[in-house]
Amino acid sequence: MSELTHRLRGNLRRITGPRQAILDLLRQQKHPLAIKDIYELLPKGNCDLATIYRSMHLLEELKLVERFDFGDGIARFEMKSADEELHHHHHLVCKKCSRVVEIDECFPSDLQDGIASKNGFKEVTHKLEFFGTCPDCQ
Amino acid sequence: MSELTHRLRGNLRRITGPRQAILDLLRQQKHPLAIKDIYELLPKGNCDLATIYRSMHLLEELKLVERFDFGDGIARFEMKSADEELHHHHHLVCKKCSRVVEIDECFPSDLQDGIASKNGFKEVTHKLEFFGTCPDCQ
DNA sequence: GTCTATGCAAACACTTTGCACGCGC
DNA sequence: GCGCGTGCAAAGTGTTTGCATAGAC
Repeated sequence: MSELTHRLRGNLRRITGPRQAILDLLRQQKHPLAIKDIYELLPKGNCDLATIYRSMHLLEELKLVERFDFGDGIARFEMKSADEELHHHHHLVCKKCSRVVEIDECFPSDLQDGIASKNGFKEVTHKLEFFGTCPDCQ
Repeated sequence: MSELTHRLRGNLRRITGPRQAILDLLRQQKHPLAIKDIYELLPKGNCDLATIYRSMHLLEELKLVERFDFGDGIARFEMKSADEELHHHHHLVCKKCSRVVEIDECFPSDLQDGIASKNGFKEVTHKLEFFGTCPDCQ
């Protein structure tokens, strides 16, 4: 909460009901939520879809949430902890039931650094998600 | 060409002008093409957008092309070589000019196998793309 | 001739935007 | 009270689908 206050104030933005509600909701989640999920989980009719889209852009910019893409054209969001390094992670998604498991393994940074320098790129990041068939769906 | 013929016939599908034209076009490309790119590069008005979408689904199913997702909500496609293992690769995309570089490095398979078995998942694959700032845009 | 593939247009799903009003500060 | 944020509705964008016709075999 104070983190929200701090980052919003620091950017001359306002602390509003919808923004707090969205962050409160995300804070309770262990897995990424799609915009529609957020819309449906919020107290009914309490927040317009457009407002959620706008809020997610803002929160993403302020690095309070992170956007994930599971290849189905639907943006999903997760809270970002204060310690970004610690929190950086990927997902393993079931191709059949869409169940999500958090994955701590990451692309080796020495390999990534090599890719960056070999091609002359700077500030290289990666998007990495795993897909498979979960135990229940096999 | 014979590969196309073979896979189409083997699946009781027909060899048509648009399908050949799309594959011919993709074969000349070094980087993934978006549907709109394909539409614009094909001899003008020679093929409907809907046909391209349908063709890409078919070709993807027949494993003649591979779909990539650079996180901008636009599907991109690349020819798949006969030797899939050899051809499997990822991309490094410039965040500013969208320039694309092919990357041979891949997520270590032993790590991936560990992730699969640790979580009880089968047939695990991954989607991995790199983003950064290219030399020209720095 | 049969049955798939195509073109066209309409429908979809997700997301963005314009505008007047409401509300945080 | 000023100016950002919201709700509502309309518009955008990428993609899919229904249907009659064209074309591969």
